[in-house]
Amino acid sequence: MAKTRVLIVDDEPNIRDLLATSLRFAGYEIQSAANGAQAVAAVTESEPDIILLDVMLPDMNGFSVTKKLRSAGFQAPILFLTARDDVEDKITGLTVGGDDYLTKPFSLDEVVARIQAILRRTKTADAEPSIIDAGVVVINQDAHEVTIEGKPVDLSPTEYKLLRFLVMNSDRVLTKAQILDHVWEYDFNGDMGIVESYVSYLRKKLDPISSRPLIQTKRGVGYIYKKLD
Amino acid sequence: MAKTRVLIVDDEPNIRDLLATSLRFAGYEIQSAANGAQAVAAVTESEPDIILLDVMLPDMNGFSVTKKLRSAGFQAPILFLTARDDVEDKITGLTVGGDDYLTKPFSLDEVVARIQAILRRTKTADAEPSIIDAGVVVINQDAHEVTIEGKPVDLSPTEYKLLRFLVMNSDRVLTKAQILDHVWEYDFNGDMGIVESYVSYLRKKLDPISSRPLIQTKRGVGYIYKKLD
DNA sequence: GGATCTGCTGTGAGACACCTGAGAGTTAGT
DNA sequence: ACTAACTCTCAGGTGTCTCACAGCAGATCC
Repeated sequence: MAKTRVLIVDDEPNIRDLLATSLRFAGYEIQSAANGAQAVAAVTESEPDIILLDVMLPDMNGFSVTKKLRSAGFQAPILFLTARDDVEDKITGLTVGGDDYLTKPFSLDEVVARIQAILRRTKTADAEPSIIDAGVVVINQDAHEVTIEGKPVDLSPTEYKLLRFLVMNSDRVLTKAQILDHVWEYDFNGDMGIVESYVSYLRKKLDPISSRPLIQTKRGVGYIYKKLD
Repeated sequence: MAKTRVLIVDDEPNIRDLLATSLRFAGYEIQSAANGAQAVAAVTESEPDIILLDVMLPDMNGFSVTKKLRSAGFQAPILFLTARDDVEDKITGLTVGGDDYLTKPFSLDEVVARIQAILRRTKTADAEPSIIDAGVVVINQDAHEVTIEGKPVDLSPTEYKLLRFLVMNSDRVLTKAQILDHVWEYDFNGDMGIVESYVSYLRKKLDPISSRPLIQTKRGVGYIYKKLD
């Protein structure tokens, strides 16, 4: 199967680069556009499988772009990027037809997860649930639920995201910096102590119901989740 | 089985796009027309299984279009779209056979539900009632009735639509934005607090007669109805 | 063995999400 | 025309979550 093509539309070069790097690493083929006109051009030239579209663009807003694209027959889903303040006002219609939206600032892990979710749902009409099965840890992404050896655990949003990131990178050591960069929002400017705290929270919730410690510390390096002991 | 074909006839591009996007995602094959003449042309060219027809069109009204289509031998059902004020006047006599009508502004969930209902009724002449059986919650769409563990509940129109949407998407978290976009009318521009309110109303009615809480809150994400506990 | 570094975890402040009751405005029914 | 039901807004209350910090424990190095 050919690589999935993602078109990133945002006027801030920083955001574009951040997304491009992260998504390229996740295995996608990336195109970028800095404004609405470029976006329309890029789409007609090479049809992407999904678009990441900033709602606030210099030349036209995301809705105009969407209209232009849709009326030109473009049918692939769109993931809208919007400032948190705009959300309450003008988000109506953003989650129609497989489309979805994400508020800035977002975390990179969340972007990847959302893209996967959207593509999965639009490609296979009625799909079996999206489940990450990593041995003792099983994550049902549709229901946003986690089980350890079949037993359900209750996690806060951040705990959930952290565990998902660890599990999706099973058997690989992740540094605190990597975790911070992927799980926390890109404008977070606290220190890495927060990662330690959340690992601690997770262990306190997971270890009592698990037959073995799930998250191991690699001193001086980072953390690792291993599928098998 | 081939995809069901839906012809959308409306002069407002926004409405056309909204319907097209939503129905395409629901699994239908979509054609559009902006006026009566185009509609007639589209029908002769490729027979749709159902038509969504705006009653007020620039060139001719829905009554004329219907006449033209019917006299040309077109037999599939028509779902008329009409402004709320025009209902009593113009619609009478139009909804013969399997036809039905829907007032603007409508909710997307309602459109899909109506289309399904009409097609079900016209395809299988002797209709067994259209029932959504989701475990403890059972919704009889023909009778517009809801039972919890066999016991009937009395719901307001909005409560009914909200519950139906949750139940039709069992075991999947729905964000407040998704709920707002699908259950509320497309021109609603209040905030998502209304969803919280109606979830609260539903719980107050459902939980006293149910053996378990039916609608669960996924903090920071949305709401979910689970078939099994 | 003692000094130092790294990671762990309890405490607490502030922010945030959610729930719910009260009430205004509207619609529908008698 | 009156009453009841329904929709929607708003604000207070509550519990949870996030994050910083600091003291402690264990590992590492000399």
